[in-house]
Amino acid sequence: MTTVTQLVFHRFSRLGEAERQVLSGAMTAPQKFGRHCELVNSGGSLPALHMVLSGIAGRYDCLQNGQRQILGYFFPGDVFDVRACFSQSTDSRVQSLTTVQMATLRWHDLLASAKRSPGLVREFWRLVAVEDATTRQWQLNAGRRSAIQRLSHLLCECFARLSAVGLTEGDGCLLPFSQTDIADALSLTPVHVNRTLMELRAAELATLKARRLTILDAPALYAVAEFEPAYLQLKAAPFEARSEVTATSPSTWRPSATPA
Amino acid sequence: MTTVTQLVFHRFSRLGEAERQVLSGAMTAPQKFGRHCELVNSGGSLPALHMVLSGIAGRYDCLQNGQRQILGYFFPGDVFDVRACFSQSTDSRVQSLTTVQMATLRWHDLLASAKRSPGLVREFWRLVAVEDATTRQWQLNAGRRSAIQRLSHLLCECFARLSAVGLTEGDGCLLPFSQTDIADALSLTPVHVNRTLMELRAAELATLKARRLTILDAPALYAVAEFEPAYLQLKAAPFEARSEVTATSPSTWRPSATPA
DNA sequence: CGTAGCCTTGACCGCCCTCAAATTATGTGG
DNA sequence: CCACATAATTTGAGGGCGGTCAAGGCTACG
Repeated sequence: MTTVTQLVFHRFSRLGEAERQVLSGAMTAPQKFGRHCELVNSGGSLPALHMVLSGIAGRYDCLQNGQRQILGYFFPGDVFDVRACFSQSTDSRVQSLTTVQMATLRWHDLLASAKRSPGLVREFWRLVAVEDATTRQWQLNAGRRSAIQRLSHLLCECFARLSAVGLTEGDGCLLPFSQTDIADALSLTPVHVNRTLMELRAAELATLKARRLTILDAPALYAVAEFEPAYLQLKAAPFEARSEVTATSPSTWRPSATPA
Repeated sequence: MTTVTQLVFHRFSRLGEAERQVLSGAMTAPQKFGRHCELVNSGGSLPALHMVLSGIAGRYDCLQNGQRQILGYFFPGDVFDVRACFSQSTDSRVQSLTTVQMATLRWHDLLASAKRSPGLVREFWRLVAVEDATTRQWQLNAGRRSAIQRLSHLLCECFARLSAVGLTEGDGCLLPFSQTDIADALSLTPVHVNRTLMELRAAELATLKARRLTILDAPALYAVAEFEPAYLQLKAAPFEARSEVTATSPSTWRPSATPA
């Protein structure tokens, strides 16, 4: 449970203590899922938000021949399906890519306190805006960039997002999904992702090995990717944020540390 | 001005007369734009929605080398920037692809009447959901489908969306953007779009010539594209909708008929 | 220790890109 | 209404990035 509090702190540091309490109060206890579980059963009952607490999830859709396209990742601290609470429509699915702990936010609890907590409402809208901006970056990425640029951009983004919730250590972080999960996000084949990872390694830009990402040359990697972290609306640049974050809270837990 | 009324009728046919009046009342007079104009000057003053009345616009973003990626089209009746009114962020731009007439919806007028017109609010959320679903389709399209599938899917979508606002005639419609505009939406080169159009023509699936799209074999085209129009939330399938629409309103105007 | 999934590597191929030029619309001023 | 300039479409030849297929090695987990 301290993990949840830490996440709320990291991701919702713009909020005051009172509003963070409202948020915590609306959250259910964490649920645990294995890999490749459907996280949002679309026959769902009440509208609800979902927050990833540990592990990585992905929104995805499939073609008729079974090919999967991952439309977005969700890291710890990410809230998804904000919009589904307004529009009811769920035409895409969310899957756990690793073991995942997830909490549900009772929509009606949040609505009830919306008047008293305008900052909370604003914060959720900000998260939606970030998700949309990220989607646009992914469209740009898959559409117009080469394999090495796509991969570089994705790794930059992953590192930056994880650093925002205190899950990086120095120039590295855990990134425990498979190369197939990367391929389906970048619209490449797993084979080519593998080759491109080697290329990044050879160029001494970054390594991804044994589920651990290490940024070897951030400026060069950013340049290759044309990565401009502004769309993520982080409070600090990834590398500064990292040191600040580790100072204020020891990283006593990590994604998918102890599955069910 | 009758054009605006017709659009409100077609696109907002789920609304009652009173709510359509509210919508009309919040709209400014149409503004006219030439081709390739920026439609949303991000230094904008008050938050506002925008509705395309005639012509076609596109949300886009560019790489550093100048390559353009079109992230979505906006046809007559489409409302965009709903979300910007909540989250303030405008990190993508919208451009007219043809001559365009556009009206602005005063956000504060809509907010003021939100309580009295819950159906209107619901309708806007539905439009947002459709836009999101369409974005996901485009991600699938660009990421995992071949050139001929992408193009087929895009043409199916364009035809369906135009039929929903009464801008198709039989199995054809005006589609007055350039092959470059298609290429930038599909993440292809204009040259290859051209070749793929010929391929569609040779297969007798569809033709796009002199700014006019003609669907020659809808079932076969749907099959190639794996097009499932459900995500557009139309009230009727494109070809049925077409006949109903032309019955209730003679198509006395078309996109970019008489520019400024 | 066995098995299944993931990663790695190689050889080959094809879809789409690139570059270039010809041809055809589109639009503008005389 | 025509001459001209500009943009868009069309066509060709050639090349490369990433896909496909296949096999072998590694790791995790029971």
